[in-house]
Amino acid sequence: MKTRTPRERRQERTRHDILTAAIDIIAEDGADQLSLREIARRIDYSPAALYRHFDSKEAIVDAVCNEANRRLGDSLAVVPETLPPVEYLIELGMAYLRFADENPQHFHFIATWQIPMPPDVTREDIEQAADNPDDPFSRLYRGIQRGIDAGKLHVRPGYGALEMAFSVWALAHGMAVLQTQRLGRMPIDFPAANRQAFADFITGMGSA
Amino acid sequence: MKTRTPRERRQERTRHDILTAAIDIIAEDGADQLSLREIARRIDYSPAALYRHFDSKEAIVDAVCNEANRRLGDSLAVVPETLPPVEYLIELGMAYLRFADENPQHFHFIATWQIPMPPDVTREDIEQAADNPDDPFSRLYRGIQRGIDAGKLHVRPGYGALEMAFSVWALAHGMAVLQTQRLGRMPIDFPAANRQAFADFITGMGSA
DNA sequence: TGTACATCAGTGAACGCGCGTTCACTGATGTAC
DNA sequence: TGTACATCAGTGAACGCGCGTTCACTGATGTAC
Repeated sequence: MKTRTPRERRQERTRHDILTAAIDIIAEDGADQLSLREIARRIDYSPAALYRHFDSKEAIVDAVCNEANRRLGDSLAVVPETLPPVEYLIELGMAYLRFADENPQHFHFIATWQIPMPPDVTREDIEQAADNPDDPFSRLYRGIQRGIDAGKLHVRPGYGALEMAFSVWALAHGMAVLQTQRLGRMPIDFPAANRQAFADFITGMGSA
Repeated sequence: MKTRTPRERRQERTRHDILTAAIDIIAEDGADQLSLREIARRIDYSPAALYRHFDSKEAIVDAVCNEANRRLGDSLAVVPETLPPVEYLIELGMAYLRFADENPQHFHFIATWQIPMPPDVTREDIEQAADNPDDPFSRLYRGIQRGIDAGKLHVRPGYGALEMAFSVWALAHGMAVLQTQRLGRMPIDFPAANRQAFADFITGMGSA
């Protein structure tokens, strides 16, 4: 195993600074304010310097997307997979909302640029990819499967695990969007109401 | 009642052309491509001409938001309020999805700029505003109220009509976002699956 | 260890671009008599 | 109805701006002998 040279360590640190600055900009000013020049200003480099680390603005955006996805994965990882399936799904949804609440602009970035879901795939691809322990969607998909296996969610013709996973994601995502826009501006206790809604939804999927 | 002069009619027509062009741009190229200059190009005017009709780009964006909201209202209006409450709510959700499906970029514009919901209000404001027959959110709110009155939706502590309305809107909105991004790229029959999800959700709200 | 050379992260100036907005103007449409 | 004047929708050129990207460069860090 090769130990990193000082040059490589510096390179890594700068790369990290660039992404951190990008994420800060998104968090503070919104995703549409993200520009190479603003990143350069924040880390006190010339704009051209960024091209030593990334090929283009697009490459930076991609890297930030991956980072955001990783953070979302971390937020979801705190929910123990040992919970009974119904509780697990509710807590998973709440963890998604907490992520959106604590990283609102960051969530907005994910929501705007790339919903963390499989892109363009077949049913088999998804089932195989569901093994990936950290991928956010896979986590949900496995939770749904456990619920079906435990007899808590009823599969019906044309409405199986994949459809259920999309529906639950839709509910969580919609809640996150509304909550992010309205939190504190509406006379609603969002966490409590959203928890109830998740419970109603998952109950409904079991009793049809 | 004064009849419009030719000048006024021309003024109106140009105003209409500007908004139509703006909506076309959003529909074809996305909300972030909307610019005064592109509008001017489409209607074959000079950019400066737009200032005879709107004070600023912001004023045009506002006008487009209103227009988009009006269109959404029209899409929801096709669902007869005479339907039984549960069916009504399901059909209202499906109408929202149809709107998003048929006007994807337009929906994206609404979703990006301004979710069609009361902004910053008290519970009383909303209940009073719920009389407005055409407002999208009011329509949903009245549907929920009917469901409660008919005993089909169970009010629980901290989870009343307003919370239910937000939850249903969240589900519909999340579905619309996911569907818009994934339609035709995932092995899912979205309309059927979404209808089932609405049914499960509303059933769940009634049986807790 | 000391010296000569190679690497390459970061610089600073410049490019062309599309943007929103302003300004003095023109010329067809509308009005007063 | 005809003429003289007023209105004002639309023009075209220009403004300053921030953007992504390119380029020849410099100078500290790293390497070979």
